[in-house]
Amino acid sequence: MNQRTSGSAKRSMQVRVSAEMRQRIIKGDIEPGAPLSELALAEEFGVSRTPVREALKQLQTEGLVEIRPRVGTFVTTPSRREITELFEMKELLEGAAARLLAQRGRVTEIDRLEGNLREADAAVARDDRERYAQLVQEFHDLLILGADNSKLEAHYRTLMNQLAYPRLVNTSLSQPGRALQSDREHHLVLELILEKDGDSAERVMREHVRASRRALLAGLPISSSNASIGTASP
Amino acid sequence: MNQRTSGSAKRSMQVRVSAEMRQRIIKGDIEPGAPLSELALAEEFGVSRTPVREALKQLQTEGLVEIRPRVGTFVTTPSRREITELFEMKELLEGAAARLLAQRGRVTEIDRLEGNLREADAAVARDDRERYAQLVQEFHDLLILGADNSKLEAHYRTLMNQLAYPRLVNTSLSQPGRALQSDREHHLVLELILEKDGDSAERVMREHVRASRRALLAGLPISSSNASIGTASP
DNA sequence: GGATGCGCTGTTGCATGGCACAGGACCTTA
DNA sequence: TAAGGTCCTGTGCCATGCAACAGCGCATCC
Repeated sequence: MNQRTSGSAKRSMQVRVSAEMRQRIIKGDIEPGAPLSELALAEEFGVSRTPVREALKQLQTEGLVEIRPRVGTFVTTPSRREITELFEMKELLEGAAARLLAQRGRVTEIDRLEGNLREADAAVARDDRERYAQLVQEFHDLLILGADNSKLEAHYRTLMNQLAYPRLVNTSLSQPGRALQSDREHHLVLELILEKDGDSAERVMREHVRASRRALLAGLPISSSNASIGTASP
Repeated sequence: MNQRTSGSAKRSMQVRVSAEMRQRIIKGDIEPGAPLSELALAEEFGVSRTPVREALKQLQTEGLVEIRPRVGTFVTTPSRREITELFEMKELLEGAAARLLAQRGRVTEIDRLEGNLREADAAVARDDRERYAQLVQEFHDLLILGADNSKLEAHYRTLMNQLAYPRLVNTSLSQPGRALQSDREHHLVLELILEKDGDSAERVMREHVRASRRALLAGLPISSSNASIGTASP
């Protein structure tokens, strides 16, 4: 066989290709708008064009790439408006997750959220931005998992993929004082969840998402719609 | 063989196949759990297996079919739990749409909603269930469109597809008195939207969705969990 | 009689080649 | 010079053939 990269030789080629490309797009290794040639990808992964095609097709329905018939495949570049819409959905889903989690009572995710906040406090105290960014992501993740609704989780994941969120979090937290305030808001949300006050938890969570969105957009260049978003890379 | 190209001959085969299969599954022409052979579909549509494969792959990411590697492709059979989750999402999205529409003020969708309710009143008055079912679907559709958020609309559509909603609406409305009550709830929601009371509109809309869900499940056979294909043991 | 191993058949996974179309460079012409 | 047409190249689209695996019936063995 071909030079099997890593050990994941068991899963089908197509799954490997789509997973790899998804990660690259989300992490920003590939510029938005960049063209993706089937042939080039096939050669790079050491497979034929068929599995590459199927992988790209899947990424298209996930909203990560755009296939222009007979022209080419390109990484999607969300417009300013689409970003607004995506954040509106994020607010919606995370708010709902907070409500649902509050209704469930004490479950394991709650314990993990408490642990997460303890670590986050420490990270903020020593101004460790990188670690805090990780913990923020984990906090929101635990919230979604705690909602115990697989459909909500699935929609949330595709949403976050379209936002290419990992690239954005750092920008948001680079605003002065944002980390501390964000941490406080997380505490408040968890508190309300513990009190089983679903309505308030949802409301506060939505406000939190709006606040983080403002902080994020404030840190972005005023790019006229399309200029790629802060591609400061390793 | 493929003389069927009625007008849409221009679009790629794969799009045609996926669109056709999607409709069949949603409308219930194909039983949940039924196997879909690539070869059989290819012959039926007069194309090769390749575009059929890509179409099925896309339907998989939409959650309509399940591809078991080296075994076959089957129409998804949502479990009781998944149906609950889907309705939870429906409640969420439609409630949010009502809120967003209320915030937008008087837009064209509002006029169309008023027209819809006038027709619905007439349909209820003459006990025309079929027409009323159409109008209900249109009402919810207009609500989503009125939210003016393309991402919300996209997620809503895949959601409804997974529910195979057209099959269900009739069941729901067959409950005695349900049509009249449903019509009243629609009026109340639109009233609150006109008053620009987003909070109340969302709340009432969510209650409406819950009510319709109850009416629906009451009309369903108490299927013994999941009587279908030879689903392997737990 | 019951358990086990073997091979057959049907299905999807992948590779390869021909084809049609979009877009741009280039040449021709007024 | 500027406008128009033509050819060329790159790309995705589809057809076809081979290979690998899952499931299952059947013969075999204990």
